[in-house]
Amino acid sequence: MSVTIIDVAKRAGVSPSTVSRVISGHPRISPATTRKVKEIMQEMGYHPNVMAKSLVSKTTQTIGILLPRSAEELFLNLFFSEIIRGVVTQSTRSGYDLMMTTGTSESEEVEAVTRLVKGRRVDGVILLYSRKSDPVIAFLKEQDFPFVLVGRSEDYPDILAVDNNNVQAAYDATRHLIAQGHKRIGFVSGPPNLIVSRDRMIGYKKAMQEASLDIQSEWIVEGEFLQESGYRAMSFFMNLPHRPTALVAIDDIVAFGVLRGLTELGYKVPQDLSLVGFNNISISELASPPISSIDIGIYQLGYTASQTLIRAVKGESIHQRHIIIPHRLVARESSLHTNQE
Amino acid sequence: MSVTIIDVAKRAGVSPSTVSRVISGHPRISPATTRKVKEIMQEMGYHPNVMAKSLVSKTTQTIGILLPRSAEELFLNLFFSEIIRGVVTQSTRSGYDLMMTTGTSESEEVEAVTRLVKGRRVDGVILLYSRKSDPVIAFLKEQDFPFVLVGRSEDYPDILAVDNNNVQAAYDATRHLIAQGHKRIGFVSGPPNLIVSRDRMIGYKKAMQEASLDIQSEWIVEGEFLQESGYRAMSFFMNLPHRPTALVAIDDIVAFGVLRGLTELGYKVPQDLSLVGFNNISISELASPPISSIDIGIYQLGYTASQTLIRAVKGESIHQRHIIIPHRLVARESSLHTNQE
DNA sequence: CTGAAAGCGCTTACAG
DNA sequence: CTGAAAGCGCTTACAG
Repeated sequence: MSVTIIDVAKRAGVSPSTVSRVISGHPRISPATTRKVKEIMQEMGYHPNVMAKSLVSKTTQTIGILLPRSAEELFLNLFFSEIIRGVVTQSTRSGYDLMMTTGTSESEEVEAVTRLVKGRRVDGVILLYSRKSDPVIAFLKEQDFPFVLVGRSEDYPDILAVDNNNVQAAYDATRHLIAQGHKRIGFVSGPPNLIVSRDRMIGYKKAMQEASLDIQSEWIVEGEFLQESGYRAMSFFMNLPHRPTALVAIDDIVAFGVLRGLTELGYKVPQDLSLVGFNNISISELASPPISSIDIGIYQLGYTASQTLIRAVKGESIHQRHIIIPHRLVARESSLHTNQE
Repeated sequence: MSVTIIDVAKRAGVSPSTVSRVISGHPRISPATTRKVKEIMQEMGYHPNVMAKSLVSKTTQTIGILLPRSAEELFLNLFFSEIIRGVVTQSTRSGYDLMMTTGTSESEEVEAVTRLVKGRRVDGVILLYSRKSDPVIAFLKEQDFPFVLVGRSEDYPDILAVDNNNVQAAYDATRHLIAQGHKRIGFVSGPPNLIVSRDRMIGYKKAMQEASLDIQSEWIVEGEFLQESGYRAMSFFMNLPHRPTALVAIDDIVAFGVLRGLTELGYKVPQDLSLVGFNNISISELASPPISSIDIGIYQLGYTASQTLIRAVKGESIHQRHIIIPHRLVARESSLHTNQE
């Protein structure tokens, strides 16, 4: 029903091979036939059947992106929309389509990726998170299938990865609070099985130790990337006899939860408690007071991940297997001691 | 290199046809061979080649989603992540993959969709917006290709669509402000070529007229779905000799821009100006004061759109070609006159 | 209940 | 510079 290469060939009086070569820009085709064939393709409204092409060429011009299983929640956080925006922009620009998949459990995730990979649906995969001992990474590694991880893998140090220097980022956040005169600084972390939680924890501790500051174990709590986690952490901290005067929060949304709780209880930020978060999502700037945040370049992470993956897929040489996207501290009122105190 | 149906057939001592039938659950295959073939597939790690299957079956188990060309900006708004979340959840649940595409101009958009459709990459398409006289819709219609529009089309009233009753929604928002005692109510609209802008404008006017309230033309401004638009509208309004006391804003992000500007200038909300927005994104609740908003069920829009499309693709009967997702007003401090005024 | 054969729409050595 | 032929991995009438 739709027009094929054979229809075009017939009408142009050439063989299907020739039409195929015209399409792929084969060098040894005469300008005359090229012109004629193109004209007829136009005329007949020919469009290549991607499936047929993929079947023989073993290439799909498509990259897959695995959303974390908790995408439902995580999407509430702007992190994912922002990173996808980076990926879709760059992949479209490179002529690749984007396929999204997800699963509600670890085994479903593996299954989803397996379907994409073994079913030859995509040429490469982007993973949007890094957990400890991840079976998806193990699978991809074993299949020797092109993929890039947004984050860092401890088990597979040699894979392609785009990440921030999260140790340094948390270090910078903590240093900033120390520079503001704080000595009792807490840390609201994320899920402990995420590498990013670990890395930021390390940076926090490093800054504290370097400044010879005490780290009370009760100043460190772990939660989710959710407002509620911040809220809970806040009420825990504020009931401490010897509570911190400043907090580093693993994510802006968590920082926001803290801020909200404090406001409800009548505390003032930064006077009663100073705050720094991560990601610099719009909420941070818009909160009152605006929340200081480490901007980790989310869009850039996605854009670069896509770029790296497509290079790998094309077999281009990768100069750097680990790319670090720079971060920067955006200091705002939540962590700046003003003189009208 | 990867194991095919033929490899499995050989090892099982049956024909490829039989293997194929086992896979597709053909009824007239003996339980014995079914068991044996399945065992061997398992053993050999067989996975069907999706491309080959698509090529012959003319079906892809994939739906496409066209991101609006201004996705870059629009993604800043939680609308898109939320709607995609709804789509991806439902499509995954139905066993369909999701393909995303976009273009930077109208012709690129048409081209992107054409590639998906003519290249037989997807079984159906979801359109995330509705403009007046949209060539993408025209193309899909002409091809008689399954698609659903999130929104409303004036040119093609009979297509599958999932939408809010935006006239009613804006009517409700305006009524709410009138009920709070306001008589001078302004409207900050969106791009005039979007149907949603038009519909909400109609609802606003309807409510005003019904209440016999005056509508000054200078109380209506048009802009983008951006904070800056709200900011600009605000400064325009506040410089008016006879300015409105309340505003309906086309989107929460716009309302937020208004709020921010007012706060900067030392005005109080709702005392100096009351506000109602649309979408009920997290920002609205988190602002101070929290912003009243019409919750339009964004996730639901996406979920339902996917559900409807997949039904259409499968040829199931669609009881309703236009599905309306209910909205509800979430009244918050920005529009509620408190007595401590 | 199962097999042989044709075909989906394309690409690509192999010849010439 | 171009064509005939084989083949990518699957499905599906058609027979039996």
